[in-house]
Amino acid sequence: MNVTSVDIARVAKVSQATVSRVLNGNPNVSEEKRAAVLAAMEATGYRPNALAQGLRMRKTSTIGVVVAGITNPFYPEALEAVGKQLERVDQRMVLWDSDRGGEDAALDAVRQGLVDGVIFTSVSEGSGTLDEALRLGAPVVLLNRGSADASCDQVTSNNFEGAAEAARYLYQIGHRRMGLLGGPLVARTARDRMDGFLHGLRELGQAVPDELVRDALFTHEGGRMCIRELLDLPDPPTAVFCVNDFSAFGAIDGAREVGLDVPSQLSVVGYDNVAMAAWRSYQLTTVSQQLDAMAGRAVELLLRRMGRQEAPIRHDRFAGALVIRNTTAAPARQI
Amino acid sequence: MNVTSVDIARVAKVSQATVSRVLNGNPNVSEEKRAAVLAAMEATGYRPNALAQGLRMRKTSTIGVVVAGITNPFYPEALEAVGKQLERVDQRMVLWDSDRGGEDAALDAVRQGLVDGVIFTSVSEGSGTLDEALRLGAPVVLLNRGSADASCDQVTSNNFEGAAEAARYLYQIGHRRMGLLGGPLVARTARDRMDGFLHGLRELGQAVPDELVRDALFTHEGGRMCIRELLDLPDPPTAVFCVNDFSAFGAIDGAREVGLDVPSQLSVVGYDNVAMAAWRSYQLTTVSQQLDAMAGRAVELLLRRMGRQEAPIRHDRFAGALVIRNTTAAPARQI
DNA sequence: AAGTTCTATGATTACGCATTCACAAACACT
DNA sequence: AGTGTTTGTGAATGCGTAATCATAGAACTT
Repeated sequence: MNVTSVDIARVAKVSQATVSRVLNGNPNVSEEKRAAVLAAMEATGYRPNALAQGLRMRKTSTIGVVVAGITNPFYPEALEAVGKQLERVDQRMVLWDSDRGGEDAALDAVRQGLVDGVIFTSVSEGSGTLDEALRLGAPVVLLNRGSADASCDQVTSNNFEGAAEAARYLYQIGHRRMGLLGGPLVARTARDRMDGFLHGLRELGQAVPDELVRDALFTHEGGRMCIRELLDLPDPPTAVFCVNDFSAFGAIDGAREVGLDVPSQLSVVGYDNVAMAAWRSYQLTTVSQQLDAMAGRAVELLLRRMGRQEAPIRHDRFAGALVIRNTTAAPARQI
Repeated sequence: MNVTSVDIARVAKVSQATVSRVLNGNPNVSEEKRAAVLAAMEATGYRPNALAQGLRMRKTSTIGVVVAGITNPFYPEALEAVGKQLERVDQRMVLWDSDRGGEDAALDAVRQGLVDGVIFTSVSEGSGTLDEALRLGAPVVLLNRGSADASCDQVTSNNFEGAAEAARYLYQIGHRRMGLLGGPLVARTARDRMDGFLHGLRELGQAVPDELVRDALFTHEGGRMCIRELLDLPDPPTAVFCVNDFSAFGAIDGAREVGLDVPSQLSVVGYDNVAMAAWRSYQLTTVSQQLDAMAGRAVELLLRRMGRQEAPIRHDRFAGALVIRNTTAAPARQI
């Protein structure tokens, strides 16, 4: 049914080898033959079979990307950034969601020769499967979320410093009782941002009481529930730092549900600076990530790794920047 | 480097054929040999090469999905729904964004044998490439956005009726001057929803003046800009229907920017019922799509089409339902 | 003119797997 | 004992391509 290079060879009256040659731009083909082959291709609408090509060449020109919960608005933006970069270098993208076991599936795919490499945007620390894949020489780079124990290329934000800056800002505008909506501790981003925030405060002689620290699970619903709990406390915080924008939106919505005004009665800071953060209904103060630059670096490192396994491991950190909008203000009542 | 079925055969002291047999559950293999083969696989961490397998079997167990602008929050939800269904039937997903020329790329991929079929969530009517692919027998189904001229399976919402219901509702609560934030006319969803809304009003003896109809491009920014224009008119509308939630959020934000309260001074209705629509800061009245059911039907149809090309073409429409939240209210001033 | 490189080309092979074919052994029934 | 049938197995083949090998003739040497 489908037309193959042998068919082309037949109608162009050349050998299949010659068809392959013009396909790959080999200069040692006479003009007549080349023209005949091209004509035959044109006439039949021939497209080389990517599977056969991949089998022969041991490369597929597609790379896998795994995200964690695509409905988190950060990931579509990350995907767009990565997709743009991959397109530039002529690579396809296959997508997995680790919320549904995509982590293993992606690693499996490289072992099956389906993808040439994988970009993880959301590894969990301590999941053995990644280590195993790395031992087998799978080209992997970690984007956004790093891992201390994984020996592979990583490109992340300087989450610690970004969160510390958020802490300093909240302190500076007058907050003294602040909450912290964290994320799953297996997520390095969550840990670093929590640590950074706490560290920033500590340097100012401040601390976050245990009862004001929650795990908001990186989700809107998580942020919403956690802020409700915090606000029910006898001595609620005047500000919260959320380890990502998605949960920050939830925190804002949760506060609004109980009639609180943001920022006059509660300040909220997020992390990521997704597009939504700029929308009028939120105008979220947050820490921006250099997503495009990071994505670019990630595919660059991945390509390098695909070329030569033995390149030294790199971990590139990109600075974040606090962008101040309208979810932060001086607290109504000083404590 | 990578371990192949021949290697397994060697260490298990059987022929490669037998390895293949246990791999495919052929019953005609003695227990001892089967055990030996399985042991060898276990020991070496063998994974069959998916490319070779696909080449031989003429199927890849991966299907392509193309979306239009992944930062539109509808698509992550669609992707999640489709992804869940694909996982159920053990298919991988490769993603294209038609905002960056993914339409052609996806069609190319089926001709290259890379994917067994394609789900389009966002065809543009009148783009010849789809027709061409269909003539070549590519298994394709259209999800969400249909096309009148494409002869392939489609599963869509009953957009016309859903929008008409929105029209009736706005009329019923008292609106008499309503705006319409449409989308690109090449998008069938936009056309049907616009037509449905206008039709619903017409049946009630109402019309939408031309100056109150805009193309909001399906985006937040589009909705925002368009509502600003409408509100600058000498006689602004008391309500707007937006052909999708994303632009409805923009409309709400645009109204709020100029100090208007939603819904008391402007009612807004969207379409899709994305998760965000339920968030406190929007609480958008909108028309819900049965996304999970639709995704399920879409992959079902695609699988059927992959099996037998000559099955009759189906177009399944799922009913939408108006879900009333808090962006709609009676107009402040009757006209 | 004889020998030497070059160039264009076709024949062959390898990639890793599933499948078909051929064959032998084991079993069942005359 | 002889014939037919089932069962397990290995050898061989094909999927579509790229690379290697082989070869003929042309274009150079000296």
